[in-house]
Amino acid sequence: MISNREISKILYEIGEYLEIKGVMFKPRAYEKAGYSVENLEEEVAEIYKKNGLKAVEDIPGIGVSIALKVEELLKTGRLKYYEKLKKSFPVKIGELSAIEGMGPKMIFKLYKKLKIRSIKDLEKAAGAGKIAVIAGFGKKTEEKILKGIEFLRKSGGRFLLGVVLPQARSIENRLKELKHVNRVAIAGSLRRMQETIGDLDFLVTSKKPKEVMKFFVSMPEISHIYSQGQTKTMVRLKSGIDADLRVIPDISFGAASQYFTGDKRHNITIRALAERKGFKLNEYGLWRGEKLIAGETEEEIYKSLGMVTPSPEIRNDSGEIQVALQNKLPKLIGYGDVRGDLQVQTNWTDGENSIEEMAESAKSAGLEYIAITDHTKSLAMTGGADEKKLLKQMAEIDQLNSKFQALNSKFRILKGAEVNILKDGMLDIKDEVLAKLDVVGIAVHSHFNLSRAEQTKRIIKAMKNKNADILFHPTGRLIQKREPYDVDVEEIIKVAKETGTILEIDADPYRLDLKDEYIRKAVAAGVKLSINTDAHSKNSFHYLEFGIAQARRGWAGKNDIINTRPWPEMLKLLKTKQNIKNKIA
DNA sequence: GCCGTTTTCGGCCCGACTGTTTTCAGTCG
Repeated sequence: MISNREISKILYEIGEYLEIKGVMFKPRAYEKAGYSVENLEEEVAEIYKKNGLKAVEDIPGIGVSIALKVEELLKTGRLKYYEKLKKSFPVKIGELSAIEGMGPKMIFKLYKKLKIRSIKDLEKAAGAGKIAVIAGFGKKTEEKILKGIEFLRKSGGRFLLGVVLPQARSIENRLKELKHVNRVAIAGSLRRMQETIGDLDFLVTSKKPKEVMKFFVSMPEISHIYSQGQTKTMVRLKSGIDADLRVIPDISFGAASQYFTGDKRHNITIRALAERKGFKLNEYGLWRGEKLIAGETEEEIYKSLGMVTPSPEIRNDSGEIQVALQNKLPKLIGYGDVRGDLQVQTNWTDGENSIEEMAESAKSAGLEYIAITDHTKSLAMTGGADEKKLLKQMAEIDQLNSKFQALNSKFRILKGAEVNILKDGMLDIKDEVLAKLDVVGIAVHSHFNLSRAEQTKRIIKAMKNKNADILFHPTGRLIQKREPYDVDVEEIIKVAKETGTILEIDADPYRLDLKDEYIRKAVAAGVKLSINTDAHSKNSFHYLEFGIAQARRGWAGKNDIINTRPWPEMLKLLKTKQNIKNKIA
């Protein structure tokens, strides 16, 4: 079965081949279709299977012609049109265009002149000085290509949100302190709080752009200056990420924020909408002819276009514009709305700190409660707890809670565990002990390579355990390190609804699991979620911000997240408690 | 090749900067 990712990759590549051939407009059509498929919630294969060709045509950006091509791909796993293009121009186009500064035109020229087909060819030619001598190229272009290849190898081109955000805020703060600077904002994928960040975008309003630029390029973390102008400067930081700075007038601050926050698809759609309404929208404002209609705030721009302002996290042209035009945007969970953390590891297993240290740290992070969820026995490498150890830990938690009460603190430690799901879907702790816990998390930590059907069946079996409250990190992925295990998340969501199992949004910056698209599905299905840090150290409670961002990108509201409630209310939403209540009633 | 709160035909986002030019093409966001 061919996946959305594979289909979108082929559509993107077709767009690039057509671009090289100088075909008008079609490249953008294919790019748009590729993007649309890439960001689709449902597998195109499923859509086609269920509702046929017409349903594929209903996907935005896909019309009769591309739908037929997708059908061919689904049926045969191949696409003659694509193969013909590849044959006519036998170059690894996806690979080459991933290099910073390499576009279709350069790829074309390099193939014509030097028969360059791959990064390997390109590196060899650049290293031998063969590129600098081609007309239209030069020494600098050659150097830039070599650097681009090096960067691509080193980083895969993107950085984790959790790694980048502190760096960006540090720069933001220094810009704010500058004398000639009035306003500062972070824009781009960072403002959208994407899982991974390609580069940093800073916006500054100032009457003395030259001074600001001078400061920016002389910051200690700068390793390279790509370009430096009056309004735009681009640099590389020593950490490896690129950063752009734009200086704009105050009157354009909102317009620039809107323009540079994106994403690209959102902006294209918004600008087309503006044009239809007789405006022109650029980074300096919303214009009718020569007249500035709006520009100082994003809100007045969106308002002039007849819509409410979508939160940056959901600006990706996935329906937010239509909903905003109808003033029906959901109220997203706020960054201060989470009251407790339901996945916390301690030095009872693989965490660094004691239960008390974790509790104290959570308290000073503003939380009202945490659940201690150490690993269980079949995860031997962590010293996972057996029934006896769990009971002992529960006793210690009781003591600590008494201590908090004696000190007049309302902070509460809940008893929990991260219980292993065995290969056959059984849990590795006896039910009578699980029943004594406040919060039972269940998780897959082994047998990642089961077939989709087996993996799904196994997890569902575990979810059906009446003591299993929350499915931790439901897909097991580690961003840029490990693919998710093959599991039918749609089915998991369905079963979560049926069984009252909570799905976790693991806020660890490497996990961010569930993904936004599944969060949106779960929310739509009425499944409850919890945002947890998965903290293994007392310094990790700030992960909550990443988890909340993830929830916002999945259109989740405060009510969709159980741990936005005080702990007594939160517990009532857990399956275990519901069962007990049902039994009593 | 796609799409429609002006359109089923005629459009398709827009501006900054670099490098290699001698007035501009290419790339990026």
